[in-house]
Amino acid sequence: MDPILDGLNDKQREAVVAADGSVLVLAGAGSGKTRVITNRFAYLIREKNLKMENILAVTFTNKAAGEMKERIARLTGESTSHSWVRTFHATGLMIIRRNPETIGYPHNFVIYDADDSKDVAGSVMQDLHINTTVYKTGPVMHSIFRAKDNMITPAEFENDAATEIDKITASVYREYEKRLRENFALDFNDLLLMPIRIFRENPRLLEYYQNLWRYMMIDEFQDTNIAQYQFMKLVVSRDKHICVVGDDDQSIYGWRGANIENIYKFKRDYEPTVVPLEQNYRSTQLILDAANNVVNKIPGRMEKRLWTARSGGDKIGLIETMRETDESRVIADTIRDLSAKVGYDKIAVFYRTNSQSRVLEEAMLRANIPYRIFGGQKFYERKEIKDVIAYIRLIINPFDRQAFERIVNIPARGVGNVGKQKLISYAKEMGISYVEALTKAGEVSGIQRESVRKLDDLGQVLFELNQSLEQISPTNFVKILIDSVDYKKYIRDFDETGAERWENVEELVNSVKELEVSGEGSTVVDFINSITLHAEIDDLKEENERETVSLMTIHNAKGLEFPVVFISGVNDGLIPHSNSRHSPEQMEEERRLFYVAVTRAKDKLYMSLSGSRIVYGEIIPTKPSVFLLDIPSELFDPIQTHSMYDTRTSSAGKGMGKFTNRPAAAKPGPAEEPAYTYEGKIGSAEKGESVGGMDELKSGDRVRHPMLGAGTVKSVSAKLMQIEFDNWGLRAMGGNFLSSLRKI
DNA sequence: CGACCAGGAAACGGC
DNA sequence: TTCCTGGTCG
Repeated sequence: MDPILDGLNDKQREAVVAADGSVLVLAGAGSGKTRVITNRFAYLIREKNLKMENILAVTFTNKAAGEMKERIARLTGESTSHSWVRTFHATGLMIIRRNPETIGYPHNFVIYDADDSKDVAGSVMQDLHINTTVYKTGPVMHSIFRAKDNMITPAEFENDAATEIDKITASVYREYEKRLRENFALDFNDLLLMPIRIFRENPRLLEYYQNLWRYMMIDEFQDTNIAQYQFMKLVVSRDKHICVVGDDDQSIYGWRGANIENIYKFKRDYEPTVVPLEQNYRSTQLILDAANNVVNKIPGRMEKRLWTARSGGDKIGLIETMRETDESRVIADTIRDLSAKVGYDKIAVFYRTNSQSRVLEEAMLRANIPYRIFGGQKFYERKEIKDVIAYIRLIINPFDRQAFERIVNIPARGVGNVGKQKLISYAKEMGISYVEALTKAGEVSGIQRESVRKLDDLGQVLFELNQSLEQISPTNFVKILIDSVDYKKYIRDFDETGAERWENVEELVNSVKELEVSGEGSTVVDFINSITLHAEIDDLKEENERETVSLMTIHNAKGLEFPVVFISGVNDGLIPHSNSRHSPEQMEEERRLFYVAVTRAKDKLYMSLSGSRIVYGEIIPTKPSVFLLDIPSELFDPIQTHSMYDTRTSSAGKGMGKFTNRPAAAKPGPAEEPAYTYEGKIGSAEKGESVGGMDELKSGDRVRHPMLGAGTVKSVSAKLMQIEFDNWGLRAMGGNFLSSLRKI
């Protein structure tokens, strides 16, 4: 009896025992991939006599990593607390956290999520007087993210910039990077790029990790980007004991920088042993037939054909209605009928776009069906949570401009955009932190007397909290913070959702407590960084609730399975999405997305579509999805077809035969560009002077600052001191912040 | 100068 | 339907 090798099929076992050298596991949907990875991990430990920490196993989601750890612990009977089973991001964070000085960062740097990054870009664009009605922050940020995914530096981007928008993006990119460094912040891409830099610049560190991680495994390899490929290359360069697991048919994150080519490139570069896993343990043969027909149209894919021992199977139910509301209603009715035999938790409804969820949600409510929406707004993306996190960030790093801009007028302190910009200019010219600038608001012209008092109070509070950072527990710290700025009153009165928002803040405090107890968030910085990387934080608390139907986007459904699946909105313009229409690559990705949706179903699949959809309040006629044509009509069950042409009488017998679907001129939404005008914004430029006298320290002294590191005193005056920091250049500092300077 | 309101644009997917 | 921007009032 061997728990590691028994019960695997031949191919799975082959993948598990192929220990040395390069291996590519082509894991079809539902082929027992997770089992292969975890068993392989356990096998390596046993057969190669390795310790947990000798294998680096990276995935894309915390959920997947958690699942793997749990199964590995069960298989090996060992604790996984020292394992390197992590997401790419968490792995990168760990490397940076251990060596922040190699990139000139203090130990308590912070992580910015995509939203924060977008705020930075917006603020940068304002500084550069870029008209944001012409050049939207979103697309600019998107380009910057893609550039970073592909390891294109601002300089390279600038060189290649041919169009006006690219030139503008190049300037924003350059400034964006600078701003992140000034804020001691890292964006998600940096969590990969910085370790690569660290490894390249510090060969001994790289060697250390190469020795430590003697084997590497990467899950969902089709979702990796160029930076991640580089990271892999560096880490495994010596022994090339690398096993990648992926499925090019499930590559659906191209828009996020994933490079489907990586999987083909790996095959060329590493000449791996290729192990295809084609036996599916999830779905009926009928569902697989439908899936295969959808995906086998894609040229250049790695040929594989899923099969299962579960021959036959229920046909696909097809729901066609005239209106979106009817579509949702029929779905709800069908679910209610099903619920006599199948638990609600066995049923999932998928949609392409989040905006489709509303109508579905209403139908569920009306039909009294318990449901739960996965994804949607994440816990840490909520305003109230971001506010508190921004406060914490500003306390940790009083130079964090993004955090400052966010909270300086929350709660209202009579400072608007103009006052904000003035304070920022003032701080910059005086070379002081934003927190210190608060205490000097009186010296900034045009700020109301009442505001000056409030800002000064805030500055004092933030300074004191900064001082107590190391002295009190994270939980108490956050409690005191919330209390000191009167956040409870502010958020309670925010609007009618105030009470709920306050509950979220309380929930935040609870999670600080939890992380504190578990040791994961032993410092406040650990805590906020961990929250930023943990998108699924709100999933945790609702786990053991009653049985509910699961509603989610198809992207969210990847990696999951349900006995009964509804794919809603199988319409042209939704899937494939209208934005993908003009790009063959994107159309292929849409096709794969549809494939992913189909392959989530174990026993029964439904597809639904509507003859019209409401877009911005207008009823727009829509055609069925072209993908429906690729599924043989005999796989559909005509009995369950609700005619879109007659909602009263059953259309039994018509089925797909009547399907008239011409994938030509469908044009659900207008695509014209609006006419734009350019308006530059006028910025204020004021001069600041910084001279005075200072007691203990004199020019030439070496000092250390908790955030800025070591530096040399350049000039000393009454209230200000100019210090040339080794990593951060010349800064003028004054007042309270000098007390955190240490002579060295 | 900031708060508030009205009108216009707007939403693909997310670690 | 919501979200953001620009204009006006206090």
